[in-house]
Amino acid sequence: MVELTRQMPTSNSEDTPKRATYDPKAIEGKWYEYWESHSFFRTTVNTAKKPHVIVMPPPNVTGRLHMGHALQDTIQDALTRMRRMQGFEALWLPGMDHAGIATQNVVEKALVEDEGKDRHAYGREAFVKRVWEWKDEYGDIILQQKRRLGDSCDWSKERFTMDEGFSRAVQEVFVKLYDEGLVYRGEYLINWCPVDQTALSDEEVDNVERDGHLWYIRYPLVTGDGHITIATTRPETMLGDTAIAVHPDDERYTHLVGQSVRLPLTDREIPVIADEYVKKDFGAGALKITPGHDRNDFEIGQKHGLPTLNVIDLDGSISELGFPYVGLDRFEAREQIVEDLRAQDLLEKIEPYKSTVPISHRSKAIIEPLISRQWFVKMKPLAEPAIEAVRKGEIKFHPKRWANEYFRWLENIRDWTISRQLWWGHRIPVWYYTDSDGEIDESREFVVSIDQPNEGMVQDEDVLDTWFSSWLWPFATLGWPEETEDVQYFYPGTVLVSGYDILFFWIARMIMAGLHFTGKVPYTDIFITGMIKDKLGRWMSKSLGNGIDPLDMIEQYGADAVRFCLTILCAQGQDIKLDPTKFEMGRNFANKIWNAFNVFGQFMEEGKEYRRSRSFEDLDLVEKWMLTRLNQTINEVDDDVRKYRLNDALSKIYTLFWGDYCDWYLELIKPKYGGKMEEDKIALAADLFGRLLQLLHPFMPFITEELWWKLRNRDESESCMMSEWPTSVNEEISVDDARVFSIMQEMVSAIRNIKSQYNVPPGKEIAAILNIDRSEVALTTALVTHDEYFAKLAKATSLSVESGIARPNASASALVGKNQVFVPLADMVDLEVERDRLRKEIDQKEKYRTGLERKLQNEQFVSRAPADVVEKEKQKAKNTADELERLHASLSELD
RNA sequence: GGGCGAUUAGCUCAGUUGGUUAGAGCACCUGCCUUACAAGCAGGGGGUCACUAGUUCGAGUCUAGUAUCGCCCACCA
Repeated sequence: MVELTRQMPTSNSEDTPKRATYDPKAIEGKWYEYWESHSFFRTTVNTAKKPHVIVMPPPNVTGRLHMGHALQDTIQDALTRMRRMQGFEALWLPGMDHAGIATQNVVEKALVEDEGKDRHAYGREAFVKRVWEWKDEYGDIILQQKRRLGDSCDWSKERFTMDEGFSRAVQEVFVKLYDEGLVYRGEYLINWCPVDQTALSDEEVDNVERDGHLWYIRYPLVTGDGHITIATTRPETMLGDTAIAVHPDDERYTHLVGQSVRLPLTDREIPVIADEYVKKDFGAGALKITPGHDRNDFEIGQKHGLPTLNVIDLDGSISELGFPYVGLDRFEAREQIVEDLRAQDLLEKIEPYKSTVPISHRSKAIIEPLISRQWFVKMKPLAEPAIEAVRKGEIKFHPKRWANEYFRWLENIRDWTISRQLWWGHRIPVWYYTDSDGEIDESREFVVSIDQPNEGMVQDEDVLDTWFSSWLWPFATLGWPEETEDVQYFYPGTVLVSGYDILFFWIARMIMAGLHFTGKVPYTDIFITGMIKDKLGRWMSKSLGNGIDPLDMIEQYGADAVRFCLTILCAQGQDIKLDPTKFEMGRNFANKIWNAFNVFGQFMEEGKEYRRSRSFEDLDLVEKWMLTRLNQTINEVDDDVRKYRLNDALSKIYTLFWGDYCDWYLELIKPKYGGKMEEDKIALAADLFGRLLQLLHPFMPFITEELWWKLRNRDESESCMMSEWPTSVNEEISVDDARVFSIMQEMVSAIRNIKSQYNVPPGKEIAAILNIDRSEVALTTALVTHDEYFAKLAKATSLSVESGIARPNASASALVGKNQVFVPLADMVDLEVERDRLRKEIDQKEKYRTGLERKLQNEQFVSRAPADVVEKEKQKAKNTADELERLHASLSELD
């Protein structure tokens, strides 16, 4: 029982040491409020500065923050914060998209649930008013959520695609395009969504493969002798057939071309025509032609002058032309028709068949192609300059490969159906005369105009595709078409950050609009992020329930941790398989930063100013090394960011902070137990820490701001986010000192390794003897004067620095370059262990040397490889040979 | 049918114009509650870079092909 109690120390929690953990919640809200209340996010036209402009992809007004937003916002914010610190007038312009169908559906659903009334019960005007009310009440939830992430956008410039000025811009664009002959109205086969009851553009339709059937149906010849069998995946559309087509060279059918068949289930007779489009070897070799409900059939119908029948109504039911199936849903009709055909022995067979089915991107309903009068934009003339701009390099994609997708789409572009049969959106600025009954008078020409041209004229009922407004986002948000100062100064923008999912919907169209309406590309760089997937690589979706809520993650790990993690994971457009536990890395790092401050922070006196007084030459070795590392890293970081390699930039800062600053620098400068820290050491530590905070700030704004204030007395109105980005101080780089220090690091590691292998407790004080190559003068001096490094880092409290000595008895040894480290261990040394250590190392080095020598003996290599490469390899071979010599000597000494 | 991407440590992924003995985080093993941090420290193990052929003095990296997975586009009913 006694033992049991000893194993349960958890009962007295007072004894457990106090945990110094960073609590993000305690500070994040405070700083966001501080930044915002000091207008730090605000931008103005300031010709003394260069602008850096990012327009935020406007989230849907009904939206909630998801991981994709979190990722893209983190990147946009990091770029914006960094450029701001670098002296740019950095505008990140926020806003929202009215998102036609999505919003209309959300609000209508809410109304049905709350009041049991759909939009028709309200009527158009009242319903739209309700949507506006809804927008005012709930519309900016997502923008509030973005504040939690730390987004430093200029909220004073927030725009909405349906605010007054923007709406005006949209309508002017419509009118302009109409005047240019690029907008037209016409009756064509379009994608109809029977659920949302609207036309859709081709981009809003997804083609998905489904298991279906191929029905073989006999169409009897009118002559009475025989029939032609056709194959179809959609029997219900046969009600709209206006011909049967065969291939002109198909000998089975040539004699039938020109004859007629009786369309089963109806009393109509339709001709047999010949067209090369028909594939002889597919299905039955004959094709039914339904110009009203199939794109290809429509074209064949046009070519052959066939009539077009709309047999499916807007709600997806069979129209009155489809007697006797009128009113049946298209899929019920399909079953019924198949049954009836079977009954009349006109159904030859059914084969299972995989076919692609068009699905509405939004409602997931099966699209019905049908003939309808809609408004279109002629795209070819807009696409050409857009292709050219990317080809000429006026716009660059990062990563480059997306340019190919872009070209492919633009080169095959088809006209854009822009009218939508919705209530929520920009009303089409077209007016019609009415007759005495108030009905539209089709005999009179419509008028395209923003304002009502004449008393009594009625406006087109339809609204415009949501993307017809968002394609103006980069300039209409700045006041275009007015020639505002903002437009002149902030347009064109700098970089667009977005996912590839809206490359066609939005990105390509913005480029077209920018070039056409402003004559300029809307931005010069496009950073395409990967998409966030779940840890199994699946899309996150409500139906799978596999979504990760960024707000939950912020709650759990802190905004900085979430941002850190997303940036690190965002490599060159690769999709990200996200597991929530990955945020631990960011949380741990934030905690590390938090605690690192205490190392010197605990010695700082309240209100006192710490200023570095020593020149670089007067600094201690580790300090010079640290400054060198810092300055080198700053250069690398700047370079990485220029190339939009933010993950590389951040991981370099991470290594610098944790691997260099904490693990080596702080460990060496911190005083011994109970000691004090010299003022000047504190000053330099704080100086370095401050610059590290600045480097980290764009990625982790909250914790860096909090600690920034602890470094010295700051004025109200100061801020880390507004501080000047650190630049590399080239005079404070010393490659020689850094080299000497890094050899010392290796020696420390070697001693630690020996202690670990001999199970010497890390805290146990030991002696170490260093056998230094005579050529290493600087190193020798440094070692003699810095033996305290070894005491601190490896508890090697007795250090002797020698040259040309042999391994002392009863000591373990290790090789560091040309130098040796000996650790006397008295009776603890196990010669067998030592031999093993040496043999292993010799083995490894021998292999390496063999490889090198083989290379150097290869004449081809020596003659063809660049001289500096050869020289390097020679040097390596020589060094390795030296090392091997020492290792062999050590081994023989053991015998 | 066309195009694109991925395949590197047990897991998730970096690896820029070909040129140190291929890296990180997590996980794993060993030892540490060393007064900044156990969300930590120190040490360690672990990889025929999917496969095949080629180009090259030299290939994780370039070329061609193969396999598996994923995405996008496309009018064979």
